[in-house]
Amino acid sequence: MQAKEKIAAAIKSAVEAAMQDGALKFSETLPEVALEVPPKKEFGDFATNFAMQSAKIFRTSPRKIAEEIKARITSDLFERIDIAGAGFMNFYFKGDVIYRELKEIYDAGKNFGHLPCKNNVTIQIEYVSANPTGLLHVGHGRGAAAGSAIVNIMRAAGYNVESEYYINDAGNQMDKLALSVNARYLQLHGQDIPFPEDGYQGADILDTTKRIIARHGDRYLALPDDERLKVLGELAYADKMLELKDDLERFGVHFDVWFSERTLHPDKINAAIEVLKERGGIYEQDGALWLASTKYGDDKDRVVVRANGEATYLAADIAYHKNKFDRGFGELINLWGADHHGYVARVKAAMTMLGYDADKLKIIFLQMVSLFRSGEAVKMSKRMGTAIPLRELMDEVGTDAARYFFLMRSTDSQLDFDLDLAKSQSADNPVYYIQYAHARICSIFRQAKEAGLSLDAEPRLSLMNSAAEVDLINKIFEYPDEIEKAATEYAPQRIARYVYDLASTFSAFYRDCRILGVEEDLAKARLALLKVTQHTIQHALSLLGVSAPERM
RNA sequence: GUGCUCGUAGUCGAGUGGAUAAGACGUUAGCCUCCGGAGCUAAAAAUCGCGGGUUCGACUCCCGCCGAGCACACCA
Repeated sequence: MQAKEKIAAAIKSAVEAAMQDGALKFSETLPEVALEVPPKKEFGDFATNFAMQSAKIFRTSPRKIAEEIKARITSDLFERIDIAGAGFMNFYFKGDVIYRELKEIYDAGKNFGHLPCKNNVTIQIEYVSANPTGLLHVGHGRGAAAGSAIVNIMRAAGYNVESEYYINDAGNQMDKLALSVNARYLQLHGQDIPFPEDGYQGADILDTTKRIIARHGDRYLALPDDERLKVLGELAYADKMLELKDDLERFGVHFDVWFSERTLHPDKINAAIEVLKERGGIYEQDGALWLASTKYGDDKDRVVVRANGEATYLAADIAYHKNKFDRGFGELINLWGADHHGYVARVKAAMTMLGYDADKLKIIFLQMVSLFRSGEAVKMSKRMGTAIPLRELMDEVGTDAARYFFLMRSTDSQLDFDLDLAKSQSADNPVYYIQYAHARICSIFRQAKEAGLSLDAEPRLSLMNSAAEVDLINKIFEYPDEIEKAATEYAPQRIARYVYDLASTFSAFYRDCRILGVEEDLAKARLALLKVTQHTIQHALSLLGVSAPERM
């Protein structure tokens, strides 16, 4: 809604006028003019607490400031401006303003929801980044849903965003994968050898091995152990990556960049350690190289190169984040499982020591997901014997419900995922409720078409003045602001809640306001509002990666 | 033990220092000759974990306590 910017501009010029007159004197930077939709309709269409916020700076009472501003506002948008409470300014639009705004949205068509470009900097978001040693589980699913939704939302809000998956394809876990597949490979060929103690037990490893045998048969049996391990390890890695990309594809998640940890070994890691050494961030003790991360807020110093000469995972991660900073992003966002929170201090300390602005690195934590079926916690996959794979969840409740349920709660609260509710086709299930509202709108358009009623380029929108109509119009107006907030707060749950509220507001409109069978001008005006509502639901659901079916 | 995150009606939960603390489930009372009832309307229900502090104003910020989850490797 453009009205918000217009009001803010009107207030700012009034403040400037007041300062030129000497009515208000400032000594510091003024606060931003924050406009909000008031909690009650009696408080106007928009309100600001600017007078209260700036009271200290002007050394004047909030109500006095509000009076001075009000006297100097020259905009023709308002029927009246009230000063209320401790110094709120409440703005009431002239009668036709909401219809002018609605017309702008109607004319924008499917572009409504695309906010203007913010700037030229690119923000990088790295998420999921699960090891390619097993199936994605539901915890990864939450990260995948949140990350992709945040990318979509930030793009809609006008940011340049690049998404990235960091593949941990070096290190112990890859050796474990090779050992596990090697053992299965030999076992499937009839050899009675023990499975590695800390190997990957999951059924998916057996599947991977079977796929390898289907393609390559027994040709690796004769190889010496170390060579067979190497070959099978690479084949297993490739197989796991395909599996992982399949799941993500099915879940509606796309990455711009796939970054391999291997490309950091050993040159980029050594280079990063060299720079840290030069800057005095590294010391040697007990034969290992330590990062002096306690200098910058970590609890203890951390090993980056072990006594045996191998770099630690942290060393690779430092080189990786150095690389990300060097690529020139304006901001780096990482989505991590909450179990990694202890890791932030050491990475940020390393970035500070390398001379980067660690505040540009933002970590969003995803709290744990618990699945519930019939009120009981579901901990293990029967088939896998491990955490529940994302693909089993998609099989059971579908992609739309899985994504919506992951996104409807704030990322930093633990999520209890009710499988029965996600599957239920009733109004209790929010995703069905929203999709149902959309399908119903589509149905009305189909019937309107049969009745010979079509959209008008210049509908008489001001005919819509009942409470249900005005409520729906105002709900639509909130959308750009919700996108903006969801983007700056990395909060996809705002969009999930908004689109639910929109569907609910539409349902009330639907009950009170018929389209078919009313006078033609009114029918066309309502049809226009319905079109805007339909676009908004579609747009909001697309940000969440949830489909908007035309029939259900 | 230390650190991080979280404590909001019976339950789940929204709430970037502002006006009477959203919404949903459940409960209670209503609404189907009606564009998809997979729906709608109303009512009851909260000392915002406890105690201090900062502020004109605190669910929101700070300190202490209590409770829950997670993490505390020369693993990744």
